[in-house]
Amino acid sequence: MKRRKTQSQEEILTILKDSKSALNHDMLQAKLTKKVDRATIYRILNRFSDDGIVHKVIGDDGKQYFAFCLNCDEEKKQHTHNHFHFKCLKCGKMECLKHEIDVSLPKGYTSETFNGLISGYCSDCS
Amino acid sequence: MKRRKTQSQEEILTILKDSKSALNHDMLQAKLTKKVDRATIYRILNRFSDDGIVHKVIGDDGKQYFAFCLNCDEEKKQHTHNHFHFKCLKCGKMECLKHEIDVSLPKGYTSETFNGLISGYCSDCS
DNA sequence: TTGTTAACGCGACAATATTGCAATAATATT
DNA sequence: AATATTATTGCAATATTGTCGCGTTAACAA
Repeated sequence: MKRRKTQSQEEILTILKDSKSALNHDMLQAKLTKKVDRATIYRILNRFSDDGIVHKVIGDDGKQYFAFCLNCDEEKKQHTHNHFHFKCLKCGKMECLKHEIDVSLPKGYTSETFNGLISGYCSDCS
Repeated sequence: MKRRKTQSQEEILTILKDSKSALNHDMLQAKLTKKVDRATIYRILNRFSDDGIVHKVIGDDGKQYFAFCLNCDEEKKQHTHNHFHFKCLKCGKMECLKHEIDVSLPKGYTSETFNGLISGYCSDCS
């Protein structure tokens, strides 16, 4: 199933690239110049996520956030999700933290993916 | 507003205590001997969470999970959410990890709460 | 035993996300 | 350039998760 290039897709990807914070469906729809159907937006985003182009993160509000992650761009092939995400409690922006972490798990445990969400205040809001 | 002791409440708390993994609404309802309304279950769980008796965690499936956390029991007053949670990709159980972590944030950033979710395989499933 | 009101059950509702299907349009083929 | 193929879209319907209002029930106190 080959991918086709469409305008909606490209604009969404551009928005995600330009935005340093992770976006959910609402935020994306607000930024789009043309009206794109909700289902389409979700399909595009999930396609990106499946292709490893963007991260899908579940916020502490339970919503899906999508972020084009610079880290992952550098090491395209090795698309790992093992990093932190930060969400500002005041301005609400959510971003990837480059900091790599290692966690000591109990004996016999192995980790596949890691998803850390820190809430706090960013430099603009603290 | 004083709390009253009800059977549903006690059974739910017992289930959470006995279960070492975090449970969502579905899993809880399945374990309950008596039929308890969905809204009631959520109200009980959120009450527990407000009172600091259980943790509320958002899973990577976007659902709310609740866990009676041993760590927090020991240091009742200082009910922090700053610890990891682990979810097994095979058996699906979700549990609190005692390991405390410190993360180095970018300059000017301050953290309030921390929510780390690691997916992998537990000792029984690896 | 009686009164107060926290907790409950039921139904309705809100919000998020997915799916089926016909129509559209991007790409390949002739 | 015209046509065929099928990925993608829009729309509507649906699923899922969680909350809220309200009348009723029952836990606890007086």
